[in-house]
Amino acid sequence: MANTRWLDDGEMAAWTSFLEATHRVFREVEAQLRDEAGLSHPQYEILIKLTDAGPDGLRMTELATTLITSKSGLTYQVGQLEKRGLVTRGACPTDTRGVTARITPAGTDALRAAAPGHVERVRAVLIDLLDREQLAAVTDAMNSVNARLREEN
Amino acid sequence: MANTRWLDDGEMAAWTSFLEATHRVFREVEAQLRDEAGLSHPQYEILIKLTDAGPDGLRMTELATTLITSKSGLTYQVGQLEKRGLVTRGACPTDTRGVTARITPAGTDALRAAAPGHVERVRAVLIDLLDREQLAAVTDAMNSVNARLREEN
DNA sequence: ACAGGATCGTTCGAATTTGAACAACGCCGT
DNA sequence: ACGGCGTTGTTCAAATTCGAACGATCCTGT
Repeated sequence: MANTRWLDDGEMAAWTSFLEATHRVFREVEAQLRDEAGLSHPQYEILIKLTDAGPDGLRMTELATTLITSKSGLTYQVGQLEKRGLVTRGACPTDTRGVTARITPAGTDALRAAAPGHVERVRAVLIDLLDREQLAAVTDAMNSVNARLREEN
Repeated sequence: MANTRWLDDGEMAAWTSFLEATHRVFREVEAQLRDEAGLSHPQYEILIKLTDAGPDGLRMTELATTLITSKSGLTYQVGQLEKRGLVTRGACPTDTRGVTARITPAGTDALRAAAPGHVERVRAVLIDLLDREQLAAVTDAMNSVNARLREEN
């Protein structure tokens, strides 16, 4: 085992500030969605992805992959959304094993109702706190991370 | 209700890249800690904060505040760590209601054992994926967010 | 055609998380 | 001294999370 390359001050500052910010941001965003829209953040993300996917919907595994969540967790949350009539589950045309999730009109309505408050909070806890340069720098850095981590899998 | 200020393309890119990156990063970090150190990320963070706090320890509320977690969640996790002998709970000298958490020698050992693998993974999923400028930019942006959100509370 | 291995989505049990409610205590002005 | 109010930490029920195991299905090479 090679010697550990400990984090220097700058690297540690990056990690700790990232940690604190993510905790704060998600805590706020999740509270807003729960209190004002009755949705959890995972549920909101599912509805967004299914909206983007259009009428063909998405397979469970595709959803789990793009949302970067566990398959079992996704099964649970899609089940919750289906109970409320916001999502439907259907057979996949090309694979007997497959399950295709689609958003329903009620799901679209729920998302439309939730979106303004959500966006407002996202602005309040992140977007509006950064100027254009900072925003671009964050996007650039996060894209670098995502590009690299997507490969690893 | 004023018109919603929707996110433009750049703002949306910032939010979605941030979302994806945080999911990926924490998923990796949590998996590493669980698999290689038998600690959850919240537990690791508690041990770090208690180490930094020194022999006087920290009050539960201070811990919850700096970790940006719920009080009940903290009670649970400190309980888990106490069961394993990594942390002790003691009365607070200046407040009868208070509970002071302190790290034990065993806790220090556990942290020392977990740290190398943790740091390595943090490098692999974030720090080493960014150059100096990106790292500085992330730190700057996250600090802006944290400074503002700390006030709100 | 078919065996072997990979993939799909769900189920299961255990662990964790949250806010609300709660009892106990500190603090303040009068 | 004392009443009112905020704070402290825990408990509770309910919801959520995860990985592992599972049966079912797909796919590949032969």
